[in-house]
Amino acid sequence: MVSFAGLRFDDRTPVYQQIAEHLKRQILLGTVQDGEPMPSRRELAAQTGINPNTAQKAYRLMAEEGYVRTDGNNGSTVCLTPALRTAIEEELTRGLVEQFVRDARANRLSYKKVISLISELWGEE
Amino acid sequence: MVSFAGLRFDDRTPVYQQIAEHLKRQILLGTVQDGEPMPSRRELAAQTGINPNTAQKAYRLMAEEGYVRTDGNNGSTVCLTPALRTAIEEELTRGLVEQFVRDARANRLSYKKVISLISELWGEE
Amino acid sequence: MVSFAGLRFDDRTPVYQQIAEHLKRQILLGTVQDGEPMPSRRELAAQTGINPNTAQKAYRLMAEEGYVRTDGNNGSTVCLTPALRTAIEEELTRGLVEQFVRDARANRLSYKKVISLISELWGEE
Amino acid sequence: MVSFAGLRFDDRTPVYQQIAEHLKRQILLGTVQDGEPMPSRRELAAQTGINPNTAQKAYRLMAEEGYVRTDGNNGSTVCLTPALRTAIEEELTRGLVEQFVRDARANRLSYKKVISLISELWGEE
DNA sequence: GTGGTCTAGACCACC
DNA sequence: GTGGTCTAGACCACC
Repeated sequence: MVSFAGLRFDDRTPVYQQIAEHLKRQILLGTVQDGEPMPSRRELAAQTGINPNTAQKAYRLMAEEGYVRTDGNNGSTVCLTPALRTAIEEELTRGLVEQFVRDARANRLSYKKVISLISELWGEE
Repeated sequence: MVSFAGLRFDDRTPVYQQIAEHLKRQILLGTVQDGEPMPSRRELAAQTGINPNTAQKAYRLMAEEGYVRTDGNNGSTVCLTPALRTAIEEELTRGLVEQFVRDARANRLSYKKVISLISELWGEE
Repeated sequence: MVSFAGLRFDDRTPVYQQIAEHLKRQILLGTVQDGEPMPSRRELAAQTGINPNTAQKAYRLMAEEGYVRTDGNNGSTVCLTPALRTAIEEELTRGLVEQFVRDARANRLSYKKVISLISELWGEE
Repeated sequence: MVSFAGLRFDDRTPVYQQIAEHLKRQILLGTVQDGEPMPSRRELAAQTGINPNTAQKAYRLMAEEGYVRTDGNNGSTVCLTPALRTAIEEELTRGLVEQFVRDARANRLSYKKVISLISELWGEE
């Protein structure tokens, strides 16, 4: 059973998006596997303290994006294909990097220094 | 006159550090020049809604780091040398990049993809 | 015993007509056979929640149309001949098709597409 | 300005779907053109008596289906391409015909009679 | 004003 | 219990 217990929200992004992002991160980390059952809307709402309607919106988004499937009245499960995993990885990477590049440029950091620092700080691959 | 009006704080970092960081960002962006007058402690507190004691602490930090000098009873001014500018730039860059590398590794992003995406997104230098 | 229990009414057509139509549909489906006893007026009213007067009106209509016969004090029975069955089928078919053609034309559907889609969707005869 | 005033809902289909369907019908009838402004969420809610949240849901659906585009804070407009028109026509036709075929089969109508009746009733193309 | 998000709570069908 | 729909009403940023 996928758990969202203890998930903290920031108020810059819609909560339903943050839920989807949290699940996507768990997927990439391997914490969540294909076929794993999702909590019910009510359960998710209880775990996170959000309104069941917001939970419903999150499920709708996740279903639209394809990695959660709702099975009639039998609850929802995570539903992954290799292509989906790759797409999620691409998206997450791009999101993080876009934000970083935006911040870096806004602060007029030098491209060269940034790249050299990343290499220095990254550690062993 | 340097202004901190409208500055928003996040709650992950002490407020007095955020004030110093804001000033450092302004310095790097060229918005703030050497010799420019700083607001008084009271003025800073009024502009940002923080406690005068916190303002005092921020001034102490900025003075210790060398880019703000208090002139007896004549208020404080920004005080910059090329070496200080470089140091500030180094620090800011390192801070941003460290955070980014931490996030990227926590999400198991691939180093190669990250570098190639940064190059793609950075745009013209 | 013919049953009307659970029958749901829409509010576009008089209820007594809907009762007759329901019986006719049951006849065509073979659920209701010649000679089968009908519920009493009161029984029909109780099964469907309608007013006994409306039940009476439905019986009058069904008797006029010929497929229900009232037997003195012995209640009513369904009363069918091959010709009646055909007439009922004609009427039901015509009703359904008329409504469909009206809708189709109101929405400017193309005759050709409609026919081809019906053939496609009808399945094995 | 597209209007939904006076639109009546049946309770078999979600209201937000009925709104989208109404718009699609208007598009096929030529009553609604590409680029035409849509009412605001609040306006739609007022015209039809539905809750602004349901109006929002309808807009989201229509945007997802591609024939309504929301333009920042400047309201929404109908947005049509020939391909979209065709898709809408296909969908509406198929929906109506599917329902009809389902009813016809449920009532054991004869395919031959149905086709001949449609031809008879359709009138001039 | 505009679109968008969220909570609170009711109600529905299906099991 | 499950998913899904809807109303009522607040609040947000952007203009």
